Amino acid sequence: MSIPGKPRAPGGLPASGGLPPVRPMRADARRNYRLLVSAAIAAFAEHGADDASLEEIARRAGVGIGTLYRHFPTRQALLEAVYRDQVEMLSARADELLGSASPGEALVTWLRALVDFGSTKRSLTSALLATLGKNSELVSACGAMMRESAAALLTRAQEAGQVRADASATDLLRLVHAVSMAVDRPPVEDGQADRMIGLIADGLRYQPAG
Amino acid sequence: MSIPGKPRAPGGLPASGGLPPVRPMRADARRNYRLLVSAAIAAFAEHGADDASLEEIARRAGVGIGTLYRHFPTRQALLEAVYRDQVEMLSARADELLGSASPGEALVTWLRALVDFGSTKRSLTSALLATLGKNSELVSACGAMMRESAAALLTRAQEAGQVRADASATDLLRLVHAVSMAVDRPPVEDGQADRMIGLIADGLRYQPAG
DNA sequence: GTACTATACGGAGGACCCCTCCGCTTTGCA
DNA sequence: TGCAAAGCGGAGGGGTCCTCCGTATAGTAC
Repeated sequence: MSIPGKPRAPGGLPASGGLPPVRPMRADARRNYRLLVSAAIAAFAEHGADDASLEEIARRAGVGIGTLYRHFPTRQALLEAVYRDQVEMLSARADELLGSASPGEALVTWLRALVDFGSTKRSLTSALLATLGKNSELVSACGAMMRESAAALLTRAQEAGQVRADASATDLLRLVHAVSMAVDRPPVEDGQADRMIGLIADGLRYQPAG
Repeated sequence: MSIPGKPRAPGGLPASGGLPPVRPMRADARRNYRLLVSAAIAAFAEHGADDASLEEIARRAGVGIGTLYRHFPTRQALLEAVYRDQVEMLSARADELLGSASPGEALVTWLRALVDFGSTKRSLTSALLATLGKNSELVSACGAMMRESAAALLTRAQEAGQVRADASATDLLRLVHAVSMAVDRPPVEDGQADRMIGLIADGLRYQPAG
C-alpha cells in the first residue's frame, strides 16, 4: 500500500508539474471542496486531528460521505488540505497587512493571528509529521511560506524604525511557536497568550542602544 | 468524567492503602488477567498502543470481550497494566543479573534488554503521558524502579573495576533512551541498535586516565 | 434553446470497533 | 457435597470507516 495521491488542486489549475491537460473542476465540486475544508477545520479544532469523525465532517459540510472520500481519499489527504489552506490564509493575511498604515502594528497583528493558528496547527502538525516525515514537500513548502511572510512584515517594520533591527524572522517564528506550545496544556488563563505576545511586541519595540 | 480507578491488583494482595479487607482474586481471574496482558503486549507492539483492537486482544487471549472490560475498564487501564508489567519484568531481570558472574556483562545485557523494551515502550509512553501527565504515580514509580535497577547494576560493575567510575545511572538511561529513539524511525539497518549499544558498552569499559 | 456526456453527487451497506448488560458457569469455602 | 459469590462470555446497540453504483447536473457542442 503506497501513499495515496493528492486529490486534484481546488482551483482547477493544472497541477504544478501538470503533464496531462487537466480540465478545471466543476463549479459544484469546487464549492464542495471548500465546504469540506471549512468543516474539517472546525472539526479538527474541536476533536483533534485523530479523533474527528469524517462522517461528521461530511455532515457538517452538508455533503454526502461519498463526496468527502472522492475529494480526500484519505484522512491524511484532508489533513494536508486543511494545513495548506491555513498556511495560505496566513500568507494572504500577511500580504494584506503589508499594505496597512503602521508596519509595527501590522507585524504584531500577524503574530497574533499566528498564535491563533497555532492551536489548530499543533494537532495537525503532529499528525502530519507522524506519517509524512520532516522533509516532505508540503511541510517544507509551508515552512518557506511562513518564513517569507514573517520576513517581509518584519523588514518593513524595521525599515520604518518601529521595531528593533536586531531581530530575525526565524527567531520570531520560533518564539511564537513556543507561545503556542506553552498555551497548549491546561491550566491556561484567559488572555495568557495575548499577554505573552504583547510582551514580545514590547520587546520588539524596544530599541537597544537606540 | 473522572479518571477511572485501577482494577484490582493482579496478585490479589490487599491494595497498598487497602482499607476494605479485599479478597484475593480467584484463580481463573488471575489467569485471565495475565493472558490479557500478554496478548496486549503483542498487539500493542504490532499495531501501536492507539490502534490495536481491544476485541482482537481478547480474542488472542482466548477470553471474552466482557472479561477484558471487567479487568480493564479502559484502554488506558490496559496500557498502564502493560507498562507496569514490562517495567517489573525489567526490574526482575536486573535482580537476576545481579547474581551473575561478570558484573560488566550483566550491565550490558540489561542495557540491551532495555532497548528491546524501548520499542514497545515508546508507543505506550506517548499514549500514557498524553492522558496521565508527567508526574503521575505510575510514571514516577516506574522511573524510580528503572533508576534503581540501573544504579545497582552499574555500581556493581564499577566496584568490580569492569566499568569506568565516572558514569551515572541517569546518563546511562538517557543514553539508552536516545538509542531507542534513534532506532525508532525507518530506515533502520538490521543490528543498528545492537551496534550502538555495543559502542556504549565499549565506552563504559574504557577507563579514563586508568 | 436543446441534447448529450463527462463529471460529480449521495447514501445504503458491509466490515470493523467500542462498550454494556445480563444469564450462565466456576471456584472455593463451609 | 452444597451453595453463594465471583467471574465469564457474547449478543446487541451505536458508532466509524470506506466502497460501490444508480442518479443528478454542469458545461459544451450544436
